[in-house]
Amino acid sequence: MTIEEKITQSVLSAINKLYGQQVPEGQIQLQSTKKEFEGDLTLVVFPFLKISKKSPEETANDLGTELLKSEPLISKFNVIKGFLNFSIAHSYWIELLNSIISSENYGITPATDSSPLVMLEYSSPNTNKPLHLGHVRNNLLGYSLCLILEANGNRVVKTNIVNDRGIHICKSMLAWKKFGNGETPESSGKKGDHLVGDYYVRFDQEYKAQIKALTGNGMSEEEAKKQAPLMQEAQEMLLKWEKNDPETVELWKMMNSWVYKGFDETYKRMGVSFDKIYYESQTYLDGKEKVVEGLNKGVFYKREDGSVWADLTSDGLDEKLLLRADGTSVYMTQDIGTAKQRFDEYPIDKMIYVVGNEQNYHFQVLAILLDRLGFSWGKGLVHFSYGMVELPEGKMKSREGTVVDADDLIDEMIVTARETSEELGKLDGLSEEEIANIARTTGMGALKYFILKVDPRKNMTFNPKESIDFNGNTGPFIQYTYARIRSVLRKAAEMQIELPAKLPNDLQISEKESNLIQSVAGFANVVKEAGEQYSPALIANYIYDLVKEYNQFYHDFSILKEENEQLRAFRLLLSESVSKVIKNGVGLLGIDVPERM
RNA sequence: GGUCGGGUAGCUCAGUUGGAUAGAGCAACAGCCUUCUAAGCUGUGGGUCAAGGGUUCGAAUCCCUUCCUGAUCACCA
Repeated sequence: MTIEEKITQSVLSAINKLYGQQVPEGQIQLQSTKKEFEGDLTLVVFPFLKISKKSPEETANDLGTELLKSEPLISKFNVIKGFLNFSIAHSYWIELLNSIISSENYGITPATDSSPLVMLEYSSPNTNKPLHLGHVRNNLLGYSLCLILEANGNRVVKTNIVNDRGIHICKSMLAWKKFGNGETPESSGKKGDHLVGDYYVRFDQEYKAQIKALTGNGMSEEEAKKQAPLMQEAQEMLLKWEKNDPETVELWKMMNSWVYKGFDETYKRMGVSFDKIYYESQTYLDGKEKVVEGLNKGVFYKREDGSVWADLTSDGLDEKLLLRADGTSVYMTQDIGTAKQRFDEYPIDKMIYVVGNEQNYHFQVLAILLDRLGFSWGKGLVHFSYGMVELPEGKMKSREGTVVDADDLIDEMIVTARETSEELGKLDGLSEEEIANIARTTGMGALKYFILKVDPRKNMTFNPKESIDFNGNTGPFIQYTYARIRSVLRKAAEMQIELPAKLPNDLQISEKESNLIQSVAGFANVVKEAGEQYSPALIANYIYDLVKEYNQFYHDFSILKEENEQLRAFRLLLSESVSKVIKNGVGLLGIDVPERM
C-alpha cells in the first residue's frame, strides 16, 4: 500500500467521524505538496465544504486536527486556503528508502512467460536512401517504447518492415546502371546506403533535366513527367522486377545488400535493434491473397474494371482501393500481408505501429480492414503517431538535399561532446579509448534526450547550430549528475566507509531530504504511466526534475564531510538510489550513463 | 470543404483524473569554485496560456464559437 492510499483511507474515516458521511474515494484528491509550501502531501478540501458546512480553512483545520490524532504517519499539518498540507513522519521516508535500496531494480516489472505479447513496428525505412533525422526520431521513439513496455511487464517483439520494392528503388537502380560505372561501396569507400542514396538523387537530377528539355519543346509539364525516358525506363524496370527478370533481381539484391549493411551500422550507432525484420517484397503477395479471401467472404467488392475495394462508408470513411485493375497491390495490401505473416508467426495480443502522423488516415483504415478480416488485435492496434522534425528553414526534403543525415548528425554530436569535454579539461589522464567512449555516450545522450523529451505528437524544430546543448535540460546534464554521484560513491569506497543494508528509522532528516526520497519513490509510478500513455517524454521530464532536485541537495548538504556517521550513510544511500533511478530511467530512453565525464 | 493534430516567456519545451502565485532550459544581466566533478548552484528581468463565451468554489486543462498552423482525404509508398 502506498502512502497516498494509506492517507486516503485515513481521510475517509476522518470525514466519516467528523461529519458522519461516507464520501466516494474518488473525491479524495491527494497530491504531493508543491515545493514552495511546507509538507509532503496535500489534501484538497474544497469537495467537502458541502458536508462540513464550514469555510475551507475551518474544514481543513478540523480534518488536520482529527488526522493528526488518528493517523500516526502524519507528524504535523498546515493549512493554506483550502489546502491541507501534511508532513509525513521521517521514519516513513527512511523505511521507504530502505525498501528502494533493497529492491533489485526499483520501478521495473520484469515480464514472465504469461505476460501479454506486444509487437512493435518501428523504423520502416525505404532502401533507396540513407536514414535522416526523421528516421532518427522514429527509431529512438520506437526503441524507447519497447524498453518502457518491457519495464511494465510485457513481452515485446521489436520488428521492422523494410520497404524494399517499388518504383523508388528502381530509380536508384537505373541511375546506378546508367551513370555508376560499376561503383561499389568498396571501390568508392562510401557507406552503402549513402552510395545508393546518391544515385537516387542523381536520377532526380537527370529526370528533371529531361522534363525541362521536353517542356522547352512545348510539352505540358504533366505530360513531360510521364514521357521522360528515364521515368519510362524506371517503370519498365519495375515490371521486369515483378516478372522476376534475373538480371534486374540480381541488381536489386546487390544494391539492397549495400543499403542493409549501411543501415545496420547506423542502427548500431543509435543503439537500436530488432527481433524480426520483414520485407515488403516478401509480404505483398500474402496481402493480395488475404484481399482475395476478403473478397470471397464478401468483406470487399470488385468493380467492373476488376479493381478491388473496401467500402468504409459505414465507418464514416471513404472507399479504399486494395487491388488495382491489373491485379497489382498497393500500400494497404502490403500492410495486410505483413499483418498476416506476423499473426501466423506470433501470438500477438497487441500491435503497435510507430509511424509518422502523415499516415493517421492509413492506420485508421488498416485497423478497420484487419478487424473485418478477422485479426483479433486489428481493431485495437495502436498507431503511435509522431510529428515531423523540421528545420528552421522548414521541412526537410531528401530530393532537394535539405535533410539532416543521421550518420552526419551522430558524428557531429560525438565530435561536439568531445570538444566540450576537452575544453572543460575533464578527461585529462584518461586513455584514448575511455575518452572516445565518454564522447560517444554524452553525444548520443544529448541527441536522444533532445528528441525524446518532447511530446511525440508535436512537430519539433531542430536547429543544428543551437538545438544541441550540453547545459540545462539536456542529456549530458543528467549524465553529469550521475557521474558526480558515482564519483562521490567511489570516494566513499576509498575512505572505506561502510554502508549499512538498512538505515535506522529514527534518523532526523531535513524536509529537502525527505522530499528527495519522495521524488525517487515516484519513479515506479512514472514508469507505469509512461507505459500506459506510451510516453518516453514522461520519463525524460521526471528524470530531469529528479536530477535538478538532487543537484540542489548536493549543493546544500555535505555528504562525505558529514560528521554524523548515520546521516552520512543516509546521504550516501540516498545518492546511490538517485543514481540507480537515473541509470534505469534514462536507460528506458536508450541512453547510457558514464562513470565519469 | 471533410477528418485528425497543434497554438503556453524573444527561442526550445514542461505543465498529472480541473486545484495554491502558470514552470524549466536557452539567450541577457548579477553572484557562488584552496571545500564531495562549476556540463553545477543561487538571484533579476521576461506571460492577455491564440481570441471570445460557457460549466465550476476553482479552467492553460472540460464544452461551444472564431482565428492561426500542420497532416490527410492518390489506382505513391
